[in-house]
Amino acid sequence: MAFSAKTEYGLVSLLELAAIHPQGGVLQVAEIAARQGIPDRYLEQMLTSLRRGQILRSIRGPRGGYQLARPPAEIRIAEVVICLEGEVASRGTAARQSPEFEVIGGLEGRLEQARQAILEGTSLQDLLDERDLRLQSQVMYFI
Amino acid sequence: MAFSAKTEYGLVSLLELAAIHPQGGVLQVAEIAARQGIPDRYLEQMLTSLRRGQILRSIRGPRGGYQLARPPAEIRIAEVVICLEGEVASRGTAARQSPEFEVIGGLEGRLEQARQAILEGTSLQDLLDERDLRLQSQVMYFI
DNA sequence: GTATTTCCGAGTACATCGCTGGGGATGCCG
DNA sequence: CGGCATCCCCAGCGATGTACTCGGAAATAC
Repeated sequence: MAFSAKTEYGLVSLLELAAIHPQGGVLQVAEIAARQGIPDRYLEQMLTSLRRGQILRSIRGPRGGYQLARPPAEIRIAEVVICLEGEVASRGTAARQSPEFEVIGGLEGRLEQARQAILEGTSLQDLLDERDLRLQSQVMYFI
Repeated sequence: MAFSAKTEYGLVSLLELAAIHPQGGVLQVAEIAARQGIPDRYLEQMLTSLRRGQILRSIRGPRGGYQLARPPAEIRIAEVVICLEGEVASRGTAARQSPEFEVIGGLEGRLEQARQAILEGTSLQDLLDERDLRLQSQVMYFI
């Protein structure tokens, strides 16, 4: 898959929180984990990363939980992915210094650029809209 | 990096072979490995994969080696990458069945599609041309 | 003050990656 | 025909990362 489990878990959690954001909604780790079938002690770590990355805010104590730090339209997926993927510093060995390796490096750059363009061009709101659309067409089948 | 070492090594080897393809050129594993600074016993495995994938042909015995099975313009990089990445059967766990996971899956699909489009749209000849351009501009500096 | 929740860091099982090595099959060359 | 060069196949190995699990400390509502 294109994303690690970490990234997927973080993104679905953000979707859950975005869905109730207009009501200033708060959800607890255990609640999200149960709804999505994710191990809760693991999900905890992703939400912590997202809080450190200023994407979530946390409330401690009973009736605590997590909420979005900003409206969904102002959260770009690129930012979220970087936050969750963990900034693997200077990923990979420095490319070998031959014309052939440089050409391959150029191709890799173009791939990375295309990916980044999509992630930059997508906001949490976009994904939320997509989810609502999906939910509506599911409801249609009940009629 | 966007590619594994395996994929990078395979691609630079193909570039070397493509450069001498018009002369029906043959290179030995050890020769490519020495030129590119790659462990030869490891490179052997990549070239074997490429042979199994009908991208290379091999010649055994003294004065043997590897050569392209087809002209560089007829070798798409997508094909090469699939061959080297190893066909990880049904990669990743089946996505969880919730609207949120489905939306994330859709995003992953779009990312994969963009990547595939670039890899399909690039031939070995394209990369070779890029290398030659790079080589020429290097020569310019000697004047 | 107690129950609830987040916070922090460590530990673990498993897989994958990059690489090494041993021998076997094939085929040229003298 | 013997010897050597080269590819062929498969097995193993250390380091790293991934997907969790766990123990307990800090904050806070009631």
